[in-house]
Amino acid sequence: MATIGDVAREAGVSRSTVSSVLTGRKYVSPETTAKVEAAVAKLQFSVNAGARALATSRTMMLGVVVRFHDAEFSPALAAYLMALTDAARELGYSVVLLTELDGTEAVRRAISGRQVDGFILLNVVEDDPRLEPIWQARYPAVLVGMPRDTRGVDAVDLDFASGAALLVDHLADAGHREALFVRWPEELYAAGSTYATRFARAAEERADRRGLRLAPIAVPVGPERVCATLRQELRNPENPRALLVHNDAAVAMLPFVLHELGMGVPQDRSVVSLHSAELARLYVLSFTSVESEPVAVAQTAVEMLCKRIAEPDRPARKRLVTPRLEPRDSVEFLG
Amino acid sequence: MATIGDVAREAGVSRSTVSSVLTGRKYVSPETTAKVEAAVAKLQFSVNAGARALATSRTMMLGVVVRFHDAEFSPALAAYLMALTDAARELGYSVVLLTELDGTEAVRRAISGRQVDGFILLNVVEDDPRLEPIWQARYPAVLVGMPRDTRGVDAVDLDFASGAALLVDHLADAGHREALFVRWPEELYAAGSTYATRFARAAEERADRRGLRLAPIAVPVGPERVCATLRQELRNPENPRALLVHNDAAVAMLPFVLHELGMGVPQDRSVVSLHSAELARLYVLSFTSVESEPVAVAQTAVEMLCKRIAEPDRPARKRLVTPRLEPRDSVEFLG
DNA sequence: CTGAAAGCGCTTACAG
DNA sequence: CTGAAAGCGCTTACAG
Repeated sequence: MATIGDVAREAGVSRSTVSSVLTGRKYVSPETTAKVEAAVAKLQFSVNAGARALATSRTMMLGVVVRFHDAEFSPALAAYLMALTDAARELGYSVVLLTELDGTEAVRRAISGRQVDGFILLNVVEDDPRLEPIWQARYPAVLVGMPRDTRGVDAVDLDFASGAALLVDHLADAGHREALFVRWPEELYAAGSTYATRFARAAEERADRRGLRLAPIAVPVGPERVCATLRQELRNPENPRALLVHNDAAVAMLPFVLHELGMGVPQDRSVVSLHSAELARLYVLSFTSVESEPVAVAQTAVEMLCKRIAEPDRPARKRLVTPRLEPRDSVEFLG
Repeated sequence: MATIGDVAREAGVSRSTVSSVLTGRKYVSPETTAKVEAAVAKLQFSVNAGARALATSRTMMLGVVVRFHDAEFSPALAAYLMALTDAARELGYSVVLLTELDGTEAVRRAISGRQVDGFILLNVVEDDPRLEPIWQARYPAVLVGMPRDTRGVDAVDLDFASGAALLVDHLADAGHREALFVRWPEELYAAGSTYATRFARAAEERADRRGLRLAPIAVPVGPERVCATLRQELRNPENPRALLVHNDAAVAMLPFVLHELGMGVPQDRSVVSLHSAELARLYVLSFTSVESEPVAVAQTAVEMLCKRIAEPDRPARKRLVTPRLEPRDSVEFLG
C-alpha cells in the first residue's frame, strides 16, 4: 500500500503538498497538482481512512441505528438502508450498521470509540432510549420519525398528516360518509411508534372536519390473523363499505381476501391506503394510495446529518417529506 | 473525550501499561490492572477506533457488499444484514454497508482506503465482478453464495442441493411421479445466480434418480404476472398435480391463487417449496418446505471471515449450511 | 506557492 | 512487571 510519502517522493514534492492537493484545502499550482495526480494514479494511492480520521477527527462514517418492533411489517427496511448508503456515499460518507440487539449500548460504544461522525436513528419511537447517549454526548444525529419531543435533535419523516388528509379527502370527496379505519396492531401504538400515531391522529381529525365517520379496526400481528380479521370485518354487514388502511400487512392481504369473498373494488368496497413503497414491488396493489418515500426521506436524513456535523450549533430542524396520492380507481363515487 | 494519556495519569502508570491492560496482550499485575480499570471507568474512556486502526492496521470493520437483481424477490435482505451485524459484533467487528450502485468501485475504494479488514459478498453470482478487486488485492473475503469457481476465496451458502433432495424425496416417497417445477424468472439463471442454478440442477438430478418427471415453469417478474402464470398453469389439466416451488414470489401468491381456483391442498394439489425464512413472517405459508437459514449462514460467513483475517494463508474453505424439511401436510400420499 | 515540524491517539518492540 | 521511544499515515498551522 502506497503512503502519502511514496506519492511525495514519486512527485518530487513534500508530503504536505500532496496532502494539500488531496484535501483541496490549499492552493497548489497546476503544474504541481498535475505531478501529484500522476503519482497518485501511478501508485494507485488512496488515503488511509484511519489515518485521516485520526488527523482530522472526522471518520466520514455515519452510524445507522436500526430497531424493529415485532408488530411491524416492513420489507422496506432494506430499501431504507440502501437509500441511506447511496445518499451517504454521494456526500463522501460510509454507513456503519448498528442493530438494536444490545440497543443503546451500541450507540454508546460508537460514540466513545469515535467510530462515527453522527447517527441516523431509524424507526424512532416516542421517548426513544437511543436518544439518551446521543443527547448526553451532544453528538450529531437525525431522527427518522417524528416524536413529539425531538429534544433538540434534527428529525425527518414522511408527512403522515398530509398523507392522511389526502386519503380522507379522497373518500369524502367521493361522497363517503363513513369508513373502516384499518389500523396497525395496538402494540405498535403502545410502543410509541410515531408514524402509526401521527397518521391515526391526523386521519381522525381530518375525518371529523370532513364529516367522515371512522370506525377503527385493530389488526393483530401475523399473516393468518390479518386475513382472519379482514375476512370477519368485511363480512360484517354493519361495517361501512369504504376502507382507509394504514397497515402494510393488511394492504398486502386485502386483495386476496376481497377476491375470496367475491367482493369487487370499487363496486363492493372502496379502498384507500398508505403503505411503504416497497410493498408495490412485492404485492398486487390496486388501491388508490399514498406511498412512503424511502429515497427522499433517506436523502433528506443524510443531508441534514451532514449539515449538522458541519455546523453543530445550528438550530435543530424538522422536515417532513410530502407524499402524493397515487390514484388507482379503487373508490366508488357516490355523488 | 479522554485519551489513553488521561487514563495513565489518573491511574499513575505509563501509557503503555494502560494499553497493555486494554489489549490484554501483556501480563499486568492485578493491582495495576485494577487501578487502570478504575481510571477507565472514572473517565468513561474507550479506545479511539481510528487511532487503534492506524496503530494495528486493523480497522475491526467488515464490509458487506449488497447487490440485487431486479428479478429477485427477497424481503430477506434485511434479515441477512441484521444477522451479519449481530454476528460481527459478537466478534468485536462492526459492519459497513457497501451497495452495488457503483459496484466494484465501492469495493476498490474500501480496499485502497483500508476502510475494512475484509468483505462479505451477498448474493454472489457466477463470475461476480466484485471478486476482481478483492482477488487482486488478496484481501480477506467470504462469498455468500457458491459459484463454481470461488477463485480461492472462502464461501458459504445454504446447501441447496440437499434442500432440493429433501423436497424431491418428499414428493417421490409419497408416490408422485411427476411435478411442476416452478422456477425463478429466467433472467435470474441467466444472471448467474448461484442458488437458483444450484437448486435447479440438484432437483433435476435427484428427480431423475427418483423417477420423478419435472415439468419446468418459468415465472416472470412482478406480482401480477406471477399470479397470472400460476393461475394458467394450475388450470392446465395436462399439468401434474404436484408442485415443486423455488421462487419466493410464487410461494407467496400460491395460496391465494389456489384458493381462488377452489383448489385444496393436498387433495387437489400437492406443494413443496424452498424459500427464504423471512417469507413465513409475512405470508400465510402452509406448504411443506425447506427454509433458508439466514442466521446460520450469516454467522458462518462472519466466522469464516474473521478466521481468514487472522490467518490469511490458510487454505480456502467452502461451507454449506444444511437445511431441514418443515413438514406441513401439503402433499397427498398416493401409496 | 512550498516544505519542515508537530500532533492526532493509539500499539509495540525494546530496555531495564 | 513497567516505561520511554518510535511509529502507524495522515493534516495543519507556521515559516519562508
